[in-house]
Amino acid sequence: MEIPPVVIDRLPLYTRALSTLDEEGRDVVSSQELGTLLGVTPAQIRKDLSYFGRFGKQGRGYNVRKLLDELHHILGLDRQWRMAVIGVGKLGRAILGYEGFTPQGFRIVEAFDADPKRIGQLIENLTIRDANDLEKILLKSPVDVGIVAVPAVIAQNVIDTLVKCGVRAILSYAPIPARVPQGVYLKRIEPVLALQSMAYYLKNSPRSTAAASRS
Amino acid sequence: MEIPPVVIDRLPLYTRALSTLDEEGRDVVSSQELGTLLGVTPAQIRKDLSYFGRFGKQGRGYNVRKLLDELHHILGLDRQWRMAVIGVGKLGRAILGYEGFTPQGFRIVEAFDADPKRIGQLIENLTIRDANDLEKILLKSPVDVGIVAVPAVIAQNVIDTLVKCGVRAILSYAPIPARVPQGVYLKRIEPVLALQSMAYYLKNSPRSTAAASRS
DNA sequence: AAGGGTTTGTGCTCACAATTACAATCCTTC
DNA sequence: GAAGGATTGTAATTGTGAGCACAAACCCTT
Ligand SMILES: NC(=O)c1ccc[n+]([C@@H]2O[C@H](COP(=O)([O-])OP(=O)(O)OC[C@H]3O[C@@H](n4cnc5c(N)ncnc54)[C@H](O)[C@@H]3O)[C@@H](O)[C@H]2O)c1
Ligand SMILES: NC(=O)c1ccc[n+]([C@@H]2O[C@H](COP(=O)([O-])OP(=O)(O)OC[C@H]3O[C@@H](n4cnc5c(N)ncnc54)[C@H](O)[C@@H]3O)[C@@H](O)[C@H]2O)c1
Repeated sequence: MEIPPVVIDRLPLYTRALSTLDEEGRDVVSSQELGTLLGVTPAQIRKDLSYFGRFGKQGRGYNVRKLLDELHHILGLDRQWRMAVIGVGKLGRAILGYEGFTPQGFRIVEAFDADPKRIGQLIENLTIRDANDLEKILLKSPVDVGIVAVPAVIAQNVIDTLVKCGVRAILSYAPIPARVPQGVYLKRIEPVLALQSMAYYLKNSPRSTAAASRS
Repeated sequence: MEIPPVVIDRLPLYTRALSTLDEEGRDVVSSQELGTLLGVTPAQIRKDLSYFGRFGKQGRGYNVRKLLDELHHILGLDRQWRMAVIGVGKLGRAILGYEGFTPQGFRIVEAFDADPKRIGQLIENLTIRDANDLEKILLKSPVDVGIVAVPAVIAQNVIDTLVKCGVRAILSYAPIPARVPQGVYLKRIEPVLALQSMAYYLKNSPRSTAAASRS
């Protein structure tokens, strides 16, 4: 059975809310409550989960811990994923210093830059490697994910190199419509595009008037 | 007529490709070429544009400069948008130093933090203001967009304050399902969710086997 | 000025995702 | 242990967006 990508995109949301509930000591949650928590309809949640099995109990809801474990297993979050950051500029350093990846099982194990002044520096317990050695190093020490934080003009080059090294998932911050071959997964982080689409709504909805809000 | 949000989300992509073509000196482009450039079907592009008018010429294609101007006007990119950054930590500093906003008409005019050591510092030609003065300052110097780069636990608070100050567009980097009232537009940047959904595909597609790639 | 080669704009169809609605199931209480 | 209240899982329906296909329009060449 083929699961719609939109469904897969929502599952991490569910895991996050469930983690919070779990930390608060909650045992059981209904699709209703989870829905209001996330701004999603209860039916949507139930439908999404039903692609993978029957995890709830009628009349009660879902066991928080059990559902969380199931989702972790489904998404592959029950293991460690190795990541490399390419481009240790302003943004790259913020990424290296971000504490939000490790608790989710995503660990940055290599960092690369092309600037001689930066190569060899120790940042967040990582020695910055020469970008020219990318292939050599990744063949010895393979990673699952590549995080691209280099200038736009060379981003496609870097991505091509990563693909050549067998990296099958790429998170790109570069503002380009990067292309990857079949079987390689690419997600882009595009703050400028987000701003530009919001500008449309700002322009077209009069100040302090009701209008739909989207995230 | 109500235009589908997905369409609005694609328009900035088109403007970006058109800008590149314009800089290369191209006069005319077909939906076919634009499509391959962006990984979108030609029909999709034509359909999207047809919501707003008839900008092309049969047998020729679109005048790059003219279409770019039209899209800029449609999206509200033919003017300046004032932005404030809340939270000048690792990520906030990368945002303040990013050169990709200004050329698109998005200018950061205020920056706030709550850390006494940081308040008063001059970063990228901006004096960091006290987050306690947020309301006071934004009432005197209103902004169109708020960029939220504070820790998750206080992000909803900050967002509520921004809304109270009349900010109607918010770009949030905080990993929470923030809620805003009707008429306020919120976009979230969520690298961790992106990684988590890619993990599903990594886990479920065997190494070096064809599979659909999505961005 | 006519014809051939392109490419747009759009009605139509199809596919798929969201929502609705309800029978089935479970817990709790008396 | 029966009844009542709650909530799931899913079949059926609705809604919507993407792709197809073609007539209309345009350019260029001869
Ligand atoms: N800073 C932000 O908030 C932000 C926001 C959105 C997008 N981005 C994008 O992220 C990317 C990086 O932005 P930044 O602000 O950090 O820029 P930056 O100039 O500070 O950093 C770029 C880094 O890449 C390095 N580099 C250059 N060529 C390289 C190569 N071949 N291999 C490895 N490293 C190389 C440079 O030495 C530099 O350290 C850009 O594409 C930018 O558009 C940044
Ligand atoms: N660094 C990254 O690459 C990254 C990636 C994704 C998401 N995020 C998110 O972005 C946010 C910031 O991340 P960071 O890495 O920069 O963390 P950080 O701790 O370096 O920065 C947070 C900053 O917010 C300031 N702050 C605290 N309370 C404040 C308040 N009430 N008003 C204004 N400022 C306040 C702090 O003083 C600090 O300077 C977090 O929510 C994080 O989850 C960061």
